[in-house]
Amino acid sequence: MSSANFKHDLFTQFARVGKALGNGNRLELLEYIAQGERSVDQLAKVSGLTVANTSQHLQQLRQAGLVVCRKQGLQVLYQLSGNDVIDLLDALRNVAERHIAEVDQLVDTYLTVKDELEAVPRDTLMERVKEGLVTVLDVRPGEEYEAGHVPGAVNVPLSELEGYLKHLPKKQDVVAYCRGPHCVLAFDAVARLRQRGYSAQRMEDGFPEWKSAGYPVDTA
Amino acid sequence: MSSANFKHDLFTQFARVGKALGNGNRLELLEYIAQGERSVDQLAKVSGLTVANTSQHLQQLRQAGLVVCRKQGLQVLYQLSGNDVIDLLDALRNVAERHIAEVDQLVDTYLTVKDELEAVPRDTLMERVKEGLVTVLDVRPGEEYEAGHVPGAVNVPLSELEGYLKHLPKKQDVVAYCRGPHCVLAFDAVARLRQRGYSAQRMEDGFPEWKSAGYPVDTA
DNA sequence: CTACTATTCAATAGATTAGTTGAATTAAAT
DNA sequence: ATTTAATTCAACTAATCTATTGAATAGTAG
Repeated sequence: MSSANFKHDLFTQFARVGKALGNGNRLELLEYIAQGERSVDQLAKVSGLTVANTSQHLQQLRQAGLVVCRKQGLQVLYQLSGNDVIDLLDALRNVAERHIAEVDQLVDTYLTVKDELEAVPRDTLMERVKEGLVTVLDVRPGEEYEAGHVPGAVNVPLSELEGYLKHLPKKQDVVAYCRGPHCVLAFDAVARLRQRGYSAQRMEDGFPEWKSAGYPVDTA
Repeated sequence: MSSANFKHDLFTQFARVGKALGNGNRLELLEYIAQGERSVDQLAKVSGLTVANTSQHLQQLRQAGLVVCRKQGLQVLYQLSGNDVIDLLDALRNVAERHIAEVDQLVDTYLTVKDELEAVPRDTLMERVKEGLVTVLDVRPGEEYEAGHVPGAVNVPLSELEGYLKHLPKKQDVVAYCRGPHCVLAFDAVARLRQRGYSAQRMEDGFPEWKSAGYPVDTA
């Protein structure tokens, strides 16, 4: 009897984490927080939610043990509670990609040709960077780049991409990356670069995965 | 399609998987399905839900891409849609265990003394089995036991545990194991055994790890 | 002390979800 | 063809969740 209760309670606790993952806005917030520490205000801006709404979602994430926060002056800064959260998000994306037809369809219709989209593995990229064979573009906003980026990467937020292309030799291979495996920024950048005749690819996953896989990180 | 819509739709799709994980009953069903193919009827019995309710939860799991089903005669059999689902469940449990205080508390208060909960290492167990000092319980379903088990282990699925206890001397040390490091079956078994006054522990990890570590395996 | 800012709390309406019941399918056995 | 068993569907209530609003709190600066 109490054994059944124990089991039930335990599953209920596990379900709290699942529940927290059961809303698109919260997943988007997690994606941003995975880049590094962020204030409520920042998160509200990038997600397009109201501050109060953002705050409430953040508390749910906190109660589920997915994020932790600390107070610094006026602001409350949130960050992931650990790297295991990134693993969890990756596992979630994996399952969704492999088993939900609609995800494939979405990616398909948005990114016209899928097989050209093949991502460059991290270690391949490391080698090619060492040999100077490739330009790595970090297409995230400046603040995120400064908080940490792939060594040798150039920060070119999407809004500045057109201007930057003037300085980029046409024959240069380009690899772009952003927040994570499904961040649209990198898709967008690759699409535009190809339009201009560059040989562009996107990096496997994004910066959070790069970091949690133990690869070197530069800060500005 | 605008980039913002794409992003939003994508996160919404991912959230479907999260939602499916956001209910204790569904997590329990997944746990049982992870043991192998199961019919709706079986799942309803072991989870204690009504058949109709079980069926509804299963459809949600199916729509989220977590399980697949096939029809065989009168029955519909469900199984996990892939091994990545096991990874996802592991990641979920990991986060819950590491970051939710209540989980620790639960395990703590229910399994009175926590250090007694310490898992028994594989080689220690081997020795004690050889000396006949301990009864090893395999609490997995019969089919899995037959496919391979720890030498000398007795197959006692949880449902049959109460009945089996009549034949078990009170002073006997008992070690239980199941599918893997986080399988609740073993916890459950240990909890019930302790309630009855046995000196019960669980084995380190589970059978797959035992086997892959090169320890001997019996088949029925 | 007062004004200001960032965040959280509290109350609300509208949407979604869980679980129950009983009827409707589907496939096999008589 | 009829009966039987396993599963799903449909309708309903109670509970929970989302997003919005406006007020309350805590830290900072003048």
